[in-house]
Amino acid sequence: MNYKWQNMRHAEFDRERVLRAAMCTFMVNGYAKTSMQDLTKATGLHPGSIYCAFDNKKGLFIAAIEQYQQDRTAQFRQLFANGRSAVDNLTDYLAQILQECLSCDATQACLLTKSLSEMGEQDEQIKQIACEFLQSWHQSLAQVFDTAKAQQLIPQESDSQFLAQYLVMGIYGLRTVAHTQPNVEVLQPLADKLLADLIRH
Amino acid sequence: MNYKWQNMRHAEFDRERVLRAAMCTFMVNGYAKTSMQDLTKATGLHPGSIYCAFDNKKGLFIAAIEQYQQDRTAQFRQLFANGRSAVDNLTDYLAQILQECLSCDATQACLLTKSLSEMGEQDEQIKQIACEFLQSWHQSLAQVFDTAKAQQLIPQESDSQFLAQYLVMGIYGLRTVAHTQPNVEVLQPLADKLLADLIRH
DNA sequence: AAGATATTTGAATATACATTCAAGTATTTT
DNA sequence: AAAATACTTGAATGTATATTCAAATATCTT
Repeated sequence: MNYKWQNMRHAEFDRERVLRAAMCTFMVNGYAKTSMQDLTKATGLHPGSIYCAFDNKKGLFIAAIEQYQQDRTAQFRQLFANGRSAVDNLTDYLAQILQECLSCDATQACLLTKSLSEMGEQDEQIKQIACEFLQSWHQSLAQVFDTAKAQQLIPQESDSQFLAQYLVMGIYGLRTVAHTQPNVEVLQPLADKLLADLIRH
Repeated sequence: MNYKWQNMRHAEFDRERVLRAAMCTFMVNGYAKTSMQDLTKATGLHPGSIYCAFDNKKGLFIAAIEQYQQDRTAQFRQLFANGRSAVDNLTDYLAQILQECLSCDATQACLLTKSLSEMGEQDEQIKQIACEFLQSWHQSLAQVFDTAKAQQLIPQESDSQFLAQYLVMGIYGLRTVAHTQPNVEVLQPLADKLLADLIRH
């Protein structure tokens, strides 16, 4: 039987810091190309500690994905939880995503779609987790369009679910274009048209 | 010095068949998770033959990507090289992509974007090849919009480059949505709106 | 057909990797 | 402060992997 921490003494490391470090490493290298050595270096944890805290490499990966989702959700809530116009909020949201795309950081890509693309075909568990989180993002966006409807910014007969799905599609696409063309001149007009096509009357 | 074939005797294997087999394997597993054993099984070639013909795993991968690009280009030309309306052709093209998305086949994803996502950050050569091929696809689509303009199907002041880029973005997005929602009910309306937003006057 | 040249084969090699575990260190309990 | 308990450490383990290469086989040349 494996040795396991009993969590009686306080945690010796900052779980969120460790998970964000692992998250970045996975984002840069992908899952398969990230070695345990990369992870011990990035997190500062020794192999034994990682195995105690997260079972194995995949366990750490799943925990990192969950942290990613949590961080993203918090960021989303902060941007949308206010009394402003839903359309203004969407504009800011797209501008924020665009900034990320332009940063040319490896962390610009969405860890969920990246993981889905890399492992979705082989690992059902990862696929389900990623799909669930992406679905909940879609639902959050649908709520924003509901708000826009309530604020009479888009027609009452608009289908919030559909508009949200279209926006999700656009953001996926924008992020992929950013891989080949990380320029404002290319991405800004795309984002502008995307928003215009969403709120057109 | 490595032993190398001298290509004096005729090729003992069908290069295209081998490359397509490798292509599929890479599409299903990704580059890192595809082992040489997977490749020998898929191609029917022995390790030595692969190393003679393609230098190493990465050499085979690049050759497979090039074959993918060639196959896609041929398919594209076949669909668009006719006297029909550019908009009708685009409609058929999107319908064809949608069919691929619905097939739930691992090969539905674009090998170029998938490779860019997996390796672009670490391997400059792969990144350049993928970007170049995706760029040439973008140019081909821009030509289609030029044709549409000449056929007076879209306004004369339309920016073909931009419309093509927007379509590229949409197709990237559509393919990613298909990973989580491979249903006609979801994808068809998205594709329909994408086309409508492109040819709107 | 014999000799020369080229290709095919797959076991052997070396390396990189995920995981384990026993020894070492810290904290808590008595 | 001594004993007991819990965590930390990183070298050791076994496995998987990319690549090589010498022997075996096929084709070509004379």
